[in-house]
This record gives sequence, structure tokens and C-alpha cells, in this order.
Amino acid sequence: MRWSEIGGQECSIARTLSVIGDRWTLLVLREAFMRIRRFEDFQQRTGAPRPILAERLKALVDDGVLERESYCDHPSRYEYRLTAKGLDLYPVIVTLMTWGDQWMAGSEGPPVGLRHNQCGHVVRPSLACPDCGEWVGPHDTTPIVREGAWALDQGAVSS
Amino acid sequence: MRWSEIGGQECSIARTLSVIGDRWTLLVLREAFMRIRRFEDFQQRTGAPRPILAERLKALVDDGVLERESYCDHPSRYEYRLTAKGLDLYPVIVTLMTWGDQWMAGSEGPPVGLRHNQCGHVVRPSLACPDCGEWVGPHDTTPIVREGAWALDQGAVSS
DNA sequence: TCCATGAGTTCTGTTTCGGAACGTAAGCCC
DNA sequence: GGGCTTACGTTCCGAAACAGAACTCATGGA
Repeated sequence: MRWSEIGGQECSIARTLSVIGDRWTLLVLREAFMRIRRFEDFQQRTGAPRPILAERLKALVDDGVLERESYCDHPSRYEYRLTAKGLDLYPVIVTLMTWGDQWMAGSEGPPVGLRHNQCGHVVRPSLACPDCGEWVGPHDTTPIVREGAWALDQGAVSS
Repeated sequence: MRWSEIGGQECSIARTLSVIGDRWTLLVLREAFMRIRRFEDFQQRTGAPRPILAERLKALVDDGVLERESYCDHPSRYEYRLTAKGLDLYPVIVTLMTWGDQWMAGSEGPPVGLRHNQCGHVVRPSLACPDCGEWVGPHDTTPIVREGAWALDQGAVSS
């Protein structure tokens, strides 16, 4: 199977990866969440090759994750901002960062922390059940596969 | 910059992507969380080309995300299981799925739900602050950059 | 006039991908 | 024993994607 076809699968993970699963895309979004908005800044801070960055930005705009807005006529200049759809990727960015903090940080510890504005603490947000409020880990949930949606219907998450 | 060098950045997101950011890798992990353990099953369920699957599995073992265990001598056969480090990727998988459920599902709705074993409801877990328990969204946190760890010290998450 | 900035595009060689076929080691069945 | 099947990869090779450098275009300033 070709990578460009994964969005056709009936799987929310595959479909999400068809939008943000390419090289450099998530680094671009990391910068977008750090208020970076312009081509040159994205280029310098991610290190992505310019032709690839141009292509990724275009694709993210087409997918509705970023919007391209003019901030100057003569010469025409544009900036890229997160849409509501893009802002909704915040949990993906945070969980990627959290895992890296936990497993990939050097001796100096994580380079970036998140201060929770409400309580003031620097925290690593984690997953909780919206119904009962309990913390949710890999052994706390069972996948429920809709009829006919998946080839195999496996049980709970494995160890 | 070459993609193979992103793990060298002092950024937890970049370092995480150096482990799970390649094509097919997250689909392999999706299957691992669905209790898939064998080469043929990974191949059929992800659709990844065989040489690429072999390479990805090897890399994930080298990175400590999966472990390769013999389940048969004569002929030697191995299966791949999530380690503790791999199980810790659960929030990444869940948030990818949640975003796809929200923004990429067809008219039939999401193909897979998660039943919370404790309370019995089918839920979409979301991020909460471990200190105060409040739900955490993109406007609720401020990145704190360690001295010298990043080129620019930007303010809070953008809109 | 010459240089600089911002946002890309073009060009070209390198790397990676992806599909088909092959290899290997065993078990099964007649 | 001969042939078929399963499981787990590896090899081969053409196609696609990437990555770095240079180039374009519009404008503004010294």
C-alpha cells in the first residue's frame, strides 16, 4: 500500500496521520503553537528544506489546519495561523512532548515545561475520563469496534 | 537539515518524532496496542511494504519501544510486544484517534470507541492537569523554556 | 545603484519507498 | 520422497520523495 492512500482507511488514526503524518509537519505545528506564523521563521526554527516547508504549509491550509492570511500588500505577504481544527491538535503535541520528556530527555531534564495558568504549576497534563474523571492508562480501556469497521475485533490493549 | 538528524535537537517533540515519526511506525504501534504481535499480522493489517515493516520493527526494538521475543524454535519465530516505554505511547495513540474521530470521521461516525473499564462508558479521554484536575486546552498553559534551551522564548500558545 | 528582506520556486543529485520475487526452515499430506 | 503451505524476513530495482543550493520577484532603504 502507498502511504498517500492511508487516509482512505476507515481508521481515525490513519486519517489523522494522512494530515499530520508527513515528515516536518508536526514540527511546523509545534512552532505554530509557539506563535510562529511566517515562512522564514518556520524555516529557521524547524530546519525543514524550503520546498518541503512550502508544500507542507500548503497541505495544512488545504486540510483546514492552518489558515493563510495576508498581513501586507505590496509586496504581498502571508502568515499562517492555527484554525479551530488546528488548535484541536494541542493534545497530540502535548502528549508527544510528554513522552519525550519522560523517555528522551538528557541529563539536564526537559527543555520546555508547561505552566498551567489556572493553578500556576508546571505540569505534564495526562489523560482522564471525561465521565468519571479518573486517570486513564493503556490497561483501563477496551476498544469497541463498530460492526464491519475493522478486519479483526481484538480485545483490550495488550502488554 | 536532514530528517535523520532531528533527534539531535534539544526538543522533546523532535526527539519523540525521531522514534515514532516515520511513515508506518504509528500504524504499527496502533496494531501493537490491539494485541497484534507477529510480522505477518502487522503486514496485513497496516498494509506497510514488507521491507519497510521489517526496518521499522527493528528500529522500534532498538529504541526500546518493542521487544522481540522468541515464541518458537525450529524454525525460529519471534513476536513483538510493547515494553513499558512503548505502553507509555498510549496517550499519543489515543489523542491521534480522538482528533480523527472529531475531524475526519465519515457519516457513520468513528469506527472504534474506547470503553472505560472502571465506569463502563465509551469515552474520549482528554487532557487534565495532574495538580488541580482541571481540563487543559491550548489556551490554558504557558510554555516555560529552560535557559538556553531554545532560540526564541515565545509566550503562550497562539490562536 | 546596490544591497537586503520575505516568500516562495526551480534544479539536480541523493535517499527512501514500494511491489514483486526470492530464500529459508520447518510441518503437513499423500 | 515430492510437493504444498506457513512464517519471517531479504534482495532487487524502478518510482517517488527529499534536501541543498541557486534563482525569481516585489519592494524598501542607504
